[in-house]
Amino acid sequence: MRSSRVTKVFERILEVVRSIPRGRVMTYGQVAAVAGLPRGARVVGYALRGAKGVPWQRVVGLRRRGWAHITIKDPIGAARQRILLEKERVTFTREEAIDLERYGAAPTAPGTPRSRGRRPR
DNA sequence: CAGGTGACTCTTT
DNA sequence: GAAAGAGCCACCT
Repeated sequence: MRSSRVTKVFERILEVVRSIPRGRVMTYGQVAAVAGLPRGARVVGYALRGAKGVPWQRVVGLRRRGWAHITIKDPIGAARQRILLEKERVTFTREEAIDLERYGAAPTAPGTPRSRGRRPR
């Protein structure tokens, strides 16, 4: 039945999202990597689209290394995410960015060098 | 089975 | 530095 059917991959993604502590955030790419889909950032977004019962607001888009921001297309949903995050004491910069060094919940230490999204072949 | 979609992210103009 | 292009990948129709 539509999205009621939660597949294995979906389940893993949602589980990772649930593991994000209050007041912390993770990027779509990080959630995907932890869930076993290193290049599945988009899939995370897809999964969260109809996700319920998970702190979806703690998943944000990566802007530059160390900085994230809300990437929800729907402006209403984006506004709601921001409000929810601010309730958890997550602050935004003037440019609507979130400091991952401060609020990131990623397992890897900030500033860890790694290959960029486009796999070097 | 094939083509379409997107709450992503990186490279190239 | 903004905009467009291009990979990516599970799910949907």
